[in-house]
Amino acid sequence: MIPNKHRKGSLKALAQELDLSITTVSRALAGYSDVAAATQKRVIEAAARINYVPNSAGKMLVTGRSGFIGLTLPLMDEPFRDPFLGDFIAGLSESLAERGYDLLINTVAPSQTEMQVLQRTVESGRVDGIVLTRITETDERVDFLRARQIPFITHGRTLEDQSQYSWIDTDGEHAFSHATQLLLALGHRRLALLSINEHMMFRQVREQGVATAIANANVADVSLTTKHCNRFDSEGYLSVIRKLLTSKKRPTACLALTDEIALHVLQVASELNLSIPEDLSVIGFGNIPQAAVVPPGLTTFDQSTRDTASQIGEVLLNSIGGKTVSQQQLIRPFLVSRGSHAEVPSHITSA
Amino acid sequence: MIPNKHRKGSLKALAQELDLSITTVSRALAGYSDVAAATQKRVIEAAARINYVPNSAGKMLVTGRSGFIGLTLPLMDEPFRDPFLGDFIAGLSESLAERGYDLLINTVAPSQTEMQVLQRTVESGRVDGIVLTRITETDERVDFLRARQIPFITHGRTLEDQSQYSWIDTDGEHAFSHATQLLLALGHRRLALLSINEHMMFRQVREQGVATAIANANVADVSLTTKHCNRFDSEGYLSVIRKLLTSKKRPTACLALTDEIALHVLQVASELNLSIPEDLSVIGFGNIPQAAVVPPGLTTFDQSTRDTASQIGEVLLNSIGGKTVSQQQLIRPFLVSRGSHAEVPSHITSA
DNA sequence: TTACCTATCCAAAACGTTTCGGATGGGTGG
DNA sequence: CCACCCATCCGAAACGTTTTGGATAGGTAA
Repeated sequence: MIPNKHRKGSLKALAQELDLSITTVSRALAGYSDVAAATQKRVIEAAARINYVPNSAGKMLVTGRSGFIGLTLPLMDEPFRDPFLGDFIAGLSESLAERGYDLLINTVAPSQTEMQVLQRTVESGRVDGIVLTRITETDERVDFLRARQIPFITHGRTLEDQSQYSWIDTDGEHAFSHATQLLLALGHRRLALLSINEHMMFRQVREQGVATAIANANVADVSLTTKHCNRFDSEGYLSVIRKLLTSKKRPTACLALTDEIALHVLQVASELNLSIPEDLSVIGFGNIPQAAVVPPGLTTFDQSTRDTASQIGEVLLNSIGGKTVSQQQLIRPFLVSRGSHAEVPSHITSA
Repeated sequence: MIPNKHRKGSLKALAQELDLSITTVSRALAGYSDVAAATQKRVIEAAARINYVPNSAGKMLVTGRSGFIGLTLPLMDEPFRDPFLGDFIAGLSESLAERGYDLLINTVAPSQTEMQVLQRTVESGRVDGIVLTRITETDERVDFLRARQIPFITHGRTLEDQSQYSWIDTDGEHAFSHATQLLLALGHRRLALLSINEHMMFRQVREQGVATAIANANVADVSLTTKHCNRFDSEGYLSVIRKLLTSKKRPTACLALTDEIALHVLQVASELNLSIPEDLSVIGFGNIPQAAVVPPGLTTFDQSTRDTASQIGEVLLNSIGGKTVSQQQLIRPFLVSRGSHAEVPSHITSA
């Protein structure tokens, strides 16, 4: 037994024990054809016995690949929960695992900006690709990554250059168009749309869906009231909704940009003794867990976050694996029809 | 201008441009005292101009530290959502970011076991520490990490050796003891406990809390029915609960090991036209989002996952930073009192 | 002047891996 | 017997960083 002066489990130690060169051991494990079958067997068995795992840094340094995909968590100043974060990470991580990749998550610390974190992550070579979420209409992160030629994919999309990079997005336009058509078909003519005041693409797209549906509908006298509030300010929403629902010509149906907002509508309706869906129809978006249990059940759209994230991982990994064509995908959320929408009350239609 | 034959942004390139050695540049950036103040300034400025970021692999290789903390996601065969995963990751990642660490997440692929993934992660040197969740009563992962002397911390704890490693756990015993006392004080004497059939420590501990409270209470005639079901089988729970609530001597109060189970109770109660809390008190645990909106509001315990995860990160990082004393912490969840519990109905007490 | 000290800098080794470009030796065809 | 080929193996370079152990030059004390 030659005394082992090296880290247990290093290639060098393995080579020493087997009386082979590091090169041969490495190539044997990699399955190259220029090592004898018998030798390969010997090496593989020894590696298994020693529980050899190649050192990450060494491999990374020479190959230039880390086997990591980066995801920067949106910074949340407010104690705001993203109800889909867990699903997103689970789905993403799953699809990465199938191809031997791991997920590297970083949050931006209070002392730094998201761009700094992104740059550090990319420039340090610690990731082979990047997943971007919460895309704004013009997103500097997209420009940065495009310039650096780093493989990346976004969940959501920017306003422009949409064919220049890979993205996967939920078809919010279709969903809201669908919801609007549904409400119109049920006889609703006074609609309200509760939106957000950020420059997010998903807002743009969902509002567009409503507008398109109304424009294409063959009905007259449709009125649409749109309100924009701060997504993280519940009180703001509640007061706006109160005003809306106590106005003389209050809407008979509310479209909410997100389920969270829809819950606020239900809350105010309950305060005001308006019964859902008899007095007011409500449709949300997202299918958060609350939607299923809040009475009378919130009609909404399910965006199957986990599957989407899983696909995001796949597309990104494909783009790393050589073929660098950008790829876009619009995923259509499906309507989850519950109790919060119905025909417009008859006394309203006649009024 | 000397042509730069090296990767843009490498130390070598910087040294070349500044007409200094790699050593000096490295030491200047690291703030060593053996480099002239003027030189240091020059180096730092050049680094900022070039946007120099040290290569992760190079540093890792020589220092032996990666700056990563590993977290292996529980594998979920079933399409089961962990409602707290997002919060946990957000909190953990946040506290890591403050100290310059990133979070490395891996899922176990269908072809491998969790132990294999853990071993590969540890042995490859890609993490400086490990966070373990979903601890079972005797958890081989804990044994493995202890043997390897890898810094780690668990969310939850094993049955034994609790003083031998660091853990942070929710004080489920206290919570369930508290809940039981509360119900007893409200006059309830026929209690039911809906539990799970896995060998998780949190089950053990929470059941213990109920038992202790009953034993210490100065009341006679307390009866406790405990049911164990498969946590991922909703139908199983529903049928057990149906049977329970239609039995002649049905309980007047239900303790549910988790909020998900409590929701099932509420659902069955609604089916059977039992009104909550008049006919039946229900107390859950976890404070999942649904608890706030399901009528009449689920009384439960909030375990502030995000803060807990944040502390987990801190403790782990401290243990990496030299002082290796193990540290344990029990975090007491607080009661969120909503509408699902009340005094025992008078016609029952008299019966 | 000489010996020593200090401030400032640097060459080279080391970390563990992959890979390029041979080296070695036995067998084959002429 | 010679030239060549093939199968098998290996030395050494390279990746980018940190760190050890000096080297150099100028100043200071004797």
